[in-house]
Amino acid sequence: MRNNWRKFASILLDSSIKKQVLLKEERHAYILQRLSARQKVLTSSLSEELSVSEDTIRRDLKELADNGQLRKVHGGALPPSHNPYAYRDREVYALESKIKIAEKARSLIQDGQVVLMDGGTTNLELVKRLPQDLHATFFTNSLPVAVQLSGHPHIEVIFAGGKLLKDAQATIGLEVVHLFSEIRADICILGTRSLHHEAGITEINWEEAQVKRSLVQAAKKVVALVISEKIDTLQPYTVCDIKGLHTVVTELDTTDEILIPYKKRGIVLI
Amino acid sequence: MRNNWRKFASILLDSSIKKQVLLKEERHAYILQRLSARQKVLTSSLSEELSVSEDTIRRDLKELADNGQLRKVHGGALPPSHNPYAYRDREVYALESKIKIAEKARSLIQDGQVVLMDGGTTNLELVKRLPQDLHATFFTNSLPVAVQLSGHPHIEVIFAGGKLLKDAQATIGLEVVHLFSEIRADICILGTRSLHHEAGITEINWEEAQVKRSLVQAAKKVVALVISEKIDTLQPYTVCDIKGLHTVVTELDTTDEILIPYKKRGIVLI
DNA sequence: GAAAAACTTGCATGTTTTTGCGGGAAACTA
DNA sequence: TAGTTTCCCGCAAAAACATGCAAGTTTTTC
Repeated sequence: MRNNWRKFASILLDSSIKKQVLLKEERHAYILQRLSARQKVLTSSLSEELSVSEDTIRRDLKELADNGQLRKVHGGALPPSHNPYAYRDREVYALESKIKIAEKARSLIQDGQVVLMDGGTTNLELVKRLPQDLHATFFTNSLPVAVQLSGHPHIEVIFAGGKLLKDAQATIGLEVVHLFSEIRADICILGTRSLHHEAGITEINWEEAQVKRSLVQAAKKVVALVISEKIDTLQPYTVCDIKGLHTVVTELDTTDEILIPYKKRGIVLI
Repeated sequence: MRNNWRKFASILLDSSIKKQVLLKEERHAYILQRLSARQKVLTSSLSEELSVSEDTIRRDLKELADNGQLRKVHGGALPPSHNPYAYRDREVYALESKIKIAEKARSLIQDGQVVLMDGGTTNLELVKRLPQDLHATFFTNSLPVAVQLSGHPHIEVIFAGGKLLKDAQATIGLEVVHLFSEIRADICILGTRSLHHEAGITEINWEEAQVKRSLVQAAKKVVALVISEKIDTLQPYTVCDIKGLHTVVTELDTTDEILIPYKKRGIVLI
């Protein structure tokens, strides 16, 4: 008899490990996230990833399409044609590399941290991929980053106000610099236009450089996300000295030749 | 009999908890805690964990949902509408009316003006329809409004920084209020949730009300965009006294009966 | 302190939603 | 054009749901 109890209790215990039952809404969220990250989804892959039949996926896609959240095509789905956010509509240059970088950089952000983040498509890809259960506080001056973060349940977002630089969809100016001068963050993640093994991070726009400099100064740890083709290029205005740089994330293997000078300077490569 | 096993098993499991029967309130607390920890709860799991029937769990979930503390879905429940796409993909309620209002309100904004604008779908519709050759300066605390405006060639945008209220996709807090306290604008355009011919504009969220109040105080002229069904409704927090209101834009004909009290008070109707 | 009222819970009932599958239509590919 | 893949439609089983009701519990009231 006692054995039976044990058995029953163990069944109950097992239930805490529960097989992964996804609610319909969760599947929908997953699909949308996947779509936003990869720009396309396949019925077949989704069926495997979510362990449901293709018919179910089709029904999901249909529902989402009816809702205007994606565009259904033969074999899968694409982002909605009329996207209210112009920034996203633009084809992202070197998206594959940026996705790779974003995936690598995910692990840098941990629970409870205060994170500074500027704009740029690489950062946006990273933000799209932050785990749903991450608890953190983000400071940013980028509109698209803020929009994306506003969808996360446990991330507090502080937006740095100021004059809006339209091309970058980010704020600049004294107000922004002032805000960052008042905080002390754990980590600062920079979408980087130019990285050089002697000059560090440089920028082409003086005002943006100004703002990024204030971000750098407010953080204990500075991380540069940069695609390889921008390594060892130079721009007029310095954002962050090479000595102030803590980590560099690229899409390359960390043993790649071009990264050697950085390794020599003690910079963490990912 | 089967039930007895269950009870017993649950005692084994919850050896730390003395009572085998949880009060309703306790169950509710447990459910909410579980939800916040895992981002989802399943009716079936909860039934096991709490050793009550699924019917009871359903009733609990329904109650919590009615209370706005979670979102009930088939199979369980999810956190209250935190999905990133809620704001932009949600079918805009009463869109037809809002478009009508936006079309009417276009003429209020003129070249060279400094305009204050808060969030809301009506304002967003207006912003979408601003003439391409308009030159103006906009102050806003709404993310979607700023994004939309950033696509406009001749409008300068100043974004009010602060803590981001995710549901509204707008910033709130002292910083925002402070910014608006320092400027003097020509016109302030409010997306309005409630308008009353005696109380004026009122809001349901205290922090949002606070921000809107600062907008009102910074402008020479206050315009309310409001769909007719929100006329003569009331919310707890006052944004703008009826005397401080200059213009009201609705989708109705200006001779409509419901607007008479406003006309009598000398408010401009459009 | 006892009767009445209100509340809570589990179960039986019938209904709705979700899901996978078969088969034929449609769309792609070569 | 032929052949494969993907889609769509209807069906059926399983799961989840709403509802009414009865039994038990708690609270109120006098």
